[in-house]
Amino acid sequence: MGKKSFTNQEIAKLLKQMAAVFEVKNNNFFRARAYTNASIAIANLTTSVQILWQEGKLNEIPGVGKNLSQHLNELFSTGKVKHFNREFKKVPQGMFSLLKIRGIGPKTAYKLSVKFKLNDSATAIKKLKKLIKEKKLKGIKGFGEKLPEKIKSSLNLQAVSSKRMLISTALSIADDFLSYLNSQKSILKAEPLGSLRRHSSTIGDIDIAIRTKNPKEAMNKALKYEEIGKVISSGESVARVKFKTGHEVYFKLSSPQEWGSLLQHYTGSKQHNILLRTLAQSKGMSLSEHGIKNKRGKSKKFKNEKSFYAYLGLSFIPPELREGEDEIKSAQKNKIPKLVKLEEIKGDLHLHSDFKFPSSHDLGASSLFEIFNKARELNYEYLGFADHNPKQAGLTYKGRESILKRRRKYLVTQYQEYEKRVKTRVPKLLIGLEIDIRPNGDLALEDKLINALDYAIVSIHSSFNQDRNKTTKRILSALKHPKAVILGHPTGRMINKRSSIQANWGEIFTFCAKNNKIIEVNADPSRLDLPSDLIKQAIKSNAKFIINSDGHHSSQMKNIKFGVWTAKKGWSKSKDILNTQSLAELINVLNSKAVN
DNA sequence: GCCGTTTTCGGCCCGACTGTTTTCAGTCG
Repeated sequence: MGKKSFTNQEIAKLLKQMAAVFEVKNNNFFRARAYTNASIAIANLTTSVQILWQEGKLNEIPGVGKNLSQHLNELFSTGKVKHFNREFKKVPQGMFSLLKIRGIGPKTAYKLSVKFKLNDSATAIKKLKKLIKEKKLKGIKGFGEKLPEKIKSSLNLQAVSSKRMLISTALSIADDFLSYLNSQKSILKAEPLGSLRRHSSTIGDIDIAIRTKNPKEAMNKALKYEEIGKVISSGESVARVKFKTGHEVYFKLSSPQEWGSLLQHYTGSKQHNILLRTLAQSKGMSLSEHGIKNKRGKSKKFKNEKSFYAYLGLSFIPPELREGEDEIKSAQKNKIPKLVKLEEIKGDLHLHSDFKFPSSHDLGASSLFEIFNKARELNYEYLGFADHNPKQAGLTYKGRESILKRRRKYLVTQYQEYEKRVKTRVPKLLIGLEIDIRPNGDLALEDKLINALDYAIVSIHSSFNQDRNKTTKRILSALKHPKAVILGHPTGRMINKRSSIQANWGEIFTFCAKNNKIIEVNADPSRLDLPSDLIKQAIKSNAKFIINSDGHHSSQMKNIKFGVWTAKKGWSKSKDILNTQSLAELINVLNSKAVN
């Protein structure tokens, strides 16, 4: 019996392999493409497919229809799909390992694995390396001098990095390159494309658009950037390079006349573009990165994206929403919402202070003055400290009470001191706490001490692997406390490190909406939690959010932008976000006590 | 195998780049 738990990446891989088999064996190109489309959709999905299956929502995945739903059902129920396994047996197993090599697709992988009898996926790559070394690829039809070399260099480059990077990492790499490009005379403007422009939580490759009237010179300059370690490919208008750090960067040149189409095309997502082209097709038009061809084959170019979308009868779709879900249908009906903006954020309620005490988790590192200064820089109207609750072990109730009293005094005294010194535009101070939700749903602090706070953020910091029902009850139980108004980093995920807890989010969102509980969008780039797909779902339940930095250092307060981007990707409007509201409004919500 | 505001049948995104050819196939985004 196979295992019964599958990640999205594992499922995407299975579908990709099926597509490869169909492409080389069954001579069914469109069936192959259907599997490829589903594979891409699943690889980009932030919700676990297995959870969607549990909730009977498999058909909500674009590209997954009746048949694939049945196959996935079989996969989750029995640990395997008989149909898939039958198809896989039609090709040498080594073919699937070769597919991982950049530059080798289904046709080449099949050809090589048949020719050299690469029947074992575990040894196929090793054997291929040996064959290249012994120059045995030369005689094969379609293989000249360069292809073996290309495969060899792909294999050498491959080992470096496989995981997608955090958006914060990608942004800092891109920003350096962009400022280099933007300082070149021949370059009018350079800006990010792809998932970085769509503000995805993780980024694969860094894509850059370059606007120029002199493409030859611009390409020359771009390729001379000192961080470039290797040029993978380069033509007149596009190039792919590898930085010395191992990161792959792709850049694309265009004239000002075609700039709108270029931005649109390479911002993607791929799914979004496929849907756009299907729409264009139904209108007798044809899309490319150069423009739109009408029925009579006449081309129209676009200087900006707005006119491009308008030509297709669509209102402008912000990059954050271009994920190939329902954004095109919304744009057709002129129903794209006005998304929340960074400038609308009026405060941050999840900051950790440097007050020293035996805390259950890590303390903040910056002085309060540094934090107040930063808050003024960000034009905040209010500011809330939510240090972790004092330890349970080794402290008595009296001990905890005394700690929290001293903490309040420290915060208030420092604040008054700062007010005296600075006088103007000093944000209002709120004193909260981030309290652990214990495995049984209790809060890790006595009621009386909780009630003395302005507010409490309640968060899970332990026992992440409880089952779905237990976790759901645990969270709801914690939120029943009148002071527990904010659910901190709800899923507990750490991107690339720890997966989300399993819970019935629909039930939690409904509860929050009904009882004025606020869901945090934690802006720490390694969390981005609540993730955008769940934000989108929660908005449908009328739940409200607060975007917090969770800063343990004043320099992290500016991370709030990552939270805003995540909220945007979840289709949030400013009225969905509590900390776009005035202090009076905020306090009103923090003090509302009704729990049914 | 998926999908639907001309369709539940009959279509299925488009172009750049590379390497091998000499007009095209494969791969990628």
